[in-house]
Amino acid sequence: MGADRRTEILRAAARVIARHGVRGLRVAEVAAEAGISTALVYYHFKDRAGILHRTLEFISDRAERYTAAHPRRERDGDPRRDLERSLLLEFQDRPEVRENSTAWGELQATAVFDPELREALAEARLIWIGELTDTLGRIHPAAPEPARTVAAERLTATLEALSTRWLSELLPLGHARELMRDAIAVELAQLARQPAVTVFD
Amino acid sequence: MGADRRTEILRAAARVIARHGVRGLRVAEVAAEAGISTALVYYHFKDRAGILHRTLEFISDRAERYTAAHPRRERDGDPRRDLERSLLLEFQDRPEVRENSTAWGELQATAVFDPELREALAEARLIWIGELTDTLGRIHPAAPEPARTVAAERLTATLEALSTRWLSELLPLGHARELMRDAIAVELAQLARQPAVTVFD
DNA sequence: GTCTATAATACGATAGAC
DNA sequence: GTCTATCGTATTATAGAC
Repeated sequence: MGADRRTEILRAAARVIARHGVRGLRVAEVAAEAGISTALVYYHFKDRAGILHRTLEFISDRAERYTAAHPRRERDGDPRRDLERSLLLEFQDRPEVRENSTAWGELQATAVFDPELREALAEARLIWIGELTDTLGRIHPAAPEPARTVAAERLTATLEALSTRWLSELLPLGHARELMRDAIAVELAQLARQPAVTVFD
Repeated sequence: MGADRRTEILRAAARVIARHGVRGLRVAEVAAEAGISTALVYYHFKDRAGILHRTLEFISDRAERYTAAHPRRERDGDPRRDLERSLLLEFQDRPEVRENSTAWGELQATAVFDPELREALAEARLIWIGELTDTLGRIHPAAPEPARTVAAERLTATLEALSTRWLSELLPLGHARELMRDAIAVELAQLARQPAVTVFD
């Protein structure tokens, strides 16, 4: 774990974001969290916006490691189980997961007022939805692609909203997991019933 | 519309929040938006936090007027249509609606870091979900209550996430409306199929 | 009730020594 | 690479006149 300074700072920034949000991030607090001076933070990063940008990249990468990456690595496993696991991974009370979920929610919320952030967000989401669409295809190969994409969009939307509610303690973790599981079941049932429009092509 | 100063300020604050978010709200900008001095804002409100608190109440009240209130007033109409209309009301490109949607999303996002806001949020949401559960009951009286509540929770979750995506221009308005409509159809189909567990009670 | 200052401070960012 | 010290400014909040 001989992480360099830059990475240490990014990790510190991720923790600060989890506590106070993107817009509550203070450079001085990041420095304190990393145990260094503010000047050193500015030596490694151009400015506050730069810190934010890199931190969000960092978080996004980390999220891929524990969500999107999984289904791929286990392509030959039960896709139904893979789907459920990858969507439920977001609901865990581990600091690392909490941090990522919080930051992702903040990214969402911030993007409403910050056009610069939207591009990165759009890209990350496309990848995520693409992976989900693939997994859904492995479960129901007969379901037409547009229907699977729409299902994936709805599932990610549900996940994000449930995650926000969990993080603001409006929903206990177990309840959120249940609702997510139900949502998956509902979407899969829908896909199963939906006869492929192009089945005779 | 002989609104008093306080209300004028709250309206101004709502507009500012729609532009820059809760955490982007500057007291000076609220004052300018209301056409008065910052000192007068402080005469009417204790401090920045007080302005925020009252503005969110104001917005929450206004939202109830154009969503939750509607289904009630038109109880005897087609409940299926009422449901769809009340959930799609959030997706309109009118300034008032945009303001409320934006502020509601901000309320959500802010609550993750602000325990004080959670209570108001939880209350508003309970009312909202309750109304939806009722409407679902008028559509499918045979569906058991827990299933309807869960469907209502998922529908509100979907609405919030789709709203965020629309506001950050990740999803065009029409597409968001379509996804919302689909989500309603899916939930209703699910409720219709779900045989009432307590049908023989 | 409303204004024009202005105080007080929090915060981002940099200079310059080591 | 890293620090201490500090500058400049944006922002909250108040004092005091009308």
